[in-house]
Amino acid sequence: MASNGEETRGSAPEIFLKPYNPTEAEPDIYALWEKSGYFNPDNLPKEHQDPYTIIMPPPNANGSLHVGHALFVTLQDLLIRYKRMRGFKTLWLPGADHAGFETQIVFEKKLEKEGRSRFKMQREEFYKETLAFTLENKKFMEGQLRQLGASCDWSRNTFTLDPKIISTVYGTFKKMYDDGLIVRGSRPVHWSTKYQTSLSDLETKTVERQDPLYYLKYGPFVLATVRPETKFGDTAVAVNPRDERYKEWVGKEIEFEGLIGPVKLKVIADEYVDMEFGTGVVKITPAHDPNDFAVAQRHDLPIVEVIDQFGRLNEKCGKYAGMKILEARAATARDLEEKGMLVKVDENYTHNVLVNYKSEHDILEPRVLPQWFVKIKPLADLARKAVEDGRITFVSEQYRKIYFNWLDQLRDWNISRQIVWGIPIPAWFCEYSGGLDRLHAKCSEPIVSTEPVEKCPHCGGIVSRDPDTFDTWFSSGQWPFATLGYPDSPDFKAFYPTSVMETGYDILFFWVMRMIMLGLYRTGEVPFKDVYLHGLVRDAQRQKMSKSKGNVINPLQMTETYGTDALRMALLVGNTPGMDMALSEQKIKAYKLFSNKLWNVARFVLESVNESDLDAKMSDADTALLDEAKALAEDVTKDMENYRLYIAAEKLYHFVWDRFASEILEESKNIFKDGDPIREPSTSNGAGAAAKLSRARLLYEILSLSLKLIHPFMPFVTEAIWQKLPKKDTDILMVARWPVHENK
RNA sequence: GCGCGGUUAGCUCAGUUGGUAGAGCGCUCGAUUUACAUUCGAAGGGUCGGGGGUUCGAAUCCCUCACCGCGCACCA
Repeated sequence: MASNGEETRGSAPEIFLKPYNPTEAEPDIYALWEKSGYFNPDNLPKEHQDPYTIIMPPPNANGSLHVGHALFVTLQDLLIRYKRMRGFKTLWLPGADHAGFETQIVFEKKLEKEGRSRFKMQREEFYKETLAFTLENKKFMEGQLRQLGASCDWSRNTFTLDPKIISTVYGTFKKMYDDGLIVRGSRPVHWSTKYQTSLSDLETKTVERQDPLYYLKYGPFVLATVRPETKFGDTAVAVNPRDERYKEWVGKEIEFEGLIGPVKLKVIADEYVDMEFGTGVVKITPAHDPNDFAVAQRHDLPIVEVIDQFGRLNEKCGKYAGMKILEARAATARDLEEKGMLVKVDENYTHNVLVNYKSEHDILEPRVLPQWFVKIKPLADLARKAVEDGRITFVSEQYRKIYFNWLDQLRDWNISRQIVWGIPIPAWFCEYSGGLDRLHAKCSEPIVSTEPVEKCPHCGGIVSRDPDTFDTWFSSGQWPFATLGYPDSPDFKAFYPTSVMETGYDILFFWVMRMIMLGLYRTGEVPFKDVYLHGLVRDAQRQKMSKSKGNVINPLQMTETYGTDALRMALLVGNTPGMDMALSEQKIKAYKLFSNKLWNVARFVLESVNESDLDAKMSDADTALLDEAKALAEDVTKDMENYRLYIAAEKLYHFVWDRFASEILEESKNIFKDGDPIREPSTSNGAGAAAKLSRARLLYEILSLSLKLIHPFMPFVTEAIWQKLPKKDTDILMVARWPVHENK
């Protein structure tokens, strides 16, 4: 200890004797916040008037949180904490998604491992088990969200299967049906023979495959096809109307001996046929090809189904009945060759096939089935307009264009799923719709109702409920207004439209676009004003993370090793909106050093400062330094307002480390060391003592300012330090006032 | 085929309204045992993908080409 009075300086709290240990500190800090009640906007001090709302994209409750979840938690928590400190009435509404089809796949895999199958289970039994599985995951996940520091309002936590959500979804479905926006119709859908359900256009992926292209003799023609096994479902042969080679045949019928008997097919002309491809002749199989279906509609052709729901040829296929698709393909090809009807085979033909987006091995079979479809055009028009006129803004401009481009190409949306795990569709069918329609024409109409239907309203006959469930995205597309209790809840009035939708660009079409369409349709208002889309988190070499590559970064493990703050900073710095980012453990480690730096800065400052110093008069030089810090605050505020979050994070990092710690603090050591007694300014060279007091105050002011600015980025360590400050404007840093006040 | 990005230091990326090229990590050299399970200082490293244009001035705006990536749609 120095002998000149220095021993009286400072009183660093005991905790500062140890290095900062995030793992130890974080749970207590989170408990402190949660206990304060300030996650709930209703508990915030009265001056928090203007609403600021983020609806959390509900994570799928079918697994653990991955680094993508950590990213959205970090970004949204950052925005919420910032706005909360700026005095907004902030609501961040958390939730969990039952995630229909995706969860069912996960759960079915689990059953498979146990040697069980959903097809051997009762519907209710399967539902009950899936629900238990989901709720368990949900609980686990909520703990993980807390671990990441999410300052969301748990009192408003919502599950996608909550009664209030289902009721809203039913209301929307009914309204859409009454408005003619929902139709029941037999149209081509993508059928998964593996999972026994149809999927929407979006839930598909194309993969390139190499398959033989068979050139078959069809009477006078030769035509090319990849699928000879579907020939039993042919209802025409088509050529291009401008094709001189086949002109004479158009409108006529061809007859020839097929594999299972005589075949008679009409020859039609349609622009769909590409003269350059193959021989310029196409067989039309409306039941098993969406393009052929469209042709059939134009030419009024019959639709003959020859493949069943399990991917087997049906009774119309003679001796091939019961064979699986590939089996039948080989068999028909062989038999055609034997009969001299196979002209040649192009073995190296590559084309794209549609597969299940969750499982590449699940090739989707086009089938024509009665399903519920959403007429997309009127909704797409609403959605387009809202972005065109600026009611909705994309933070990264490029997505605006992608969004428009996509809206232009939209097709009607199949929302029926033949799975158990989901919200049942509130529709009933009259059992007599088939037989007695002469008496009751209206009986053939579906009955859509938000309440259970006991009997047919037209004939009083027996009704059966549609066994299908909704596409999850149909209900999650209503999430913003459904969670806020549209239309009567005070929450809806207080917090809708929400401020920003922050989510991954990979679900722009699945989710964001549907929320815009359905939100506008149901409430007449946009569901959110800004759309902030983040990219994928990749590994240090920009590879996609995957279990098989072994390059997955587990966010929860990272928070345990380096602290949540370190993970958060690593996810923020250098992360441009809309772009993929690279993340490495090393980067996280680097920000662990930063939280340590901040801790030690605080330690030094608190050891150098007495509470009584904090009213000291500051010298001009020190005032200038404080002004510099204030200028930084202004700068960072601008960045925050413009969603330049990555820049704000970096600026704070540099200020604290390079300017505050490396320069101002180092320089202060000299000031404090000049031998002038600090506590007795009158006895000695008063100027030196005054300089010390001024400097002490300065350090404290900059520390306090820095903590406020950094808090939204690194909430835990800043709060931990704040709790040790001798003098502060609020007990809890989370609700301290942001140091820049001017009106935006 | 239609659409959208990207190309800047060894690696990963910033670069706001056009004004002398930046960060992190890594590498090299030196200092220090401290508020810092270290830290501090210094150095090196880039014809900003190629070409053309606008401008007093272009990584930035325009045109064009090349390569990489993504989305959508596809010919049986």
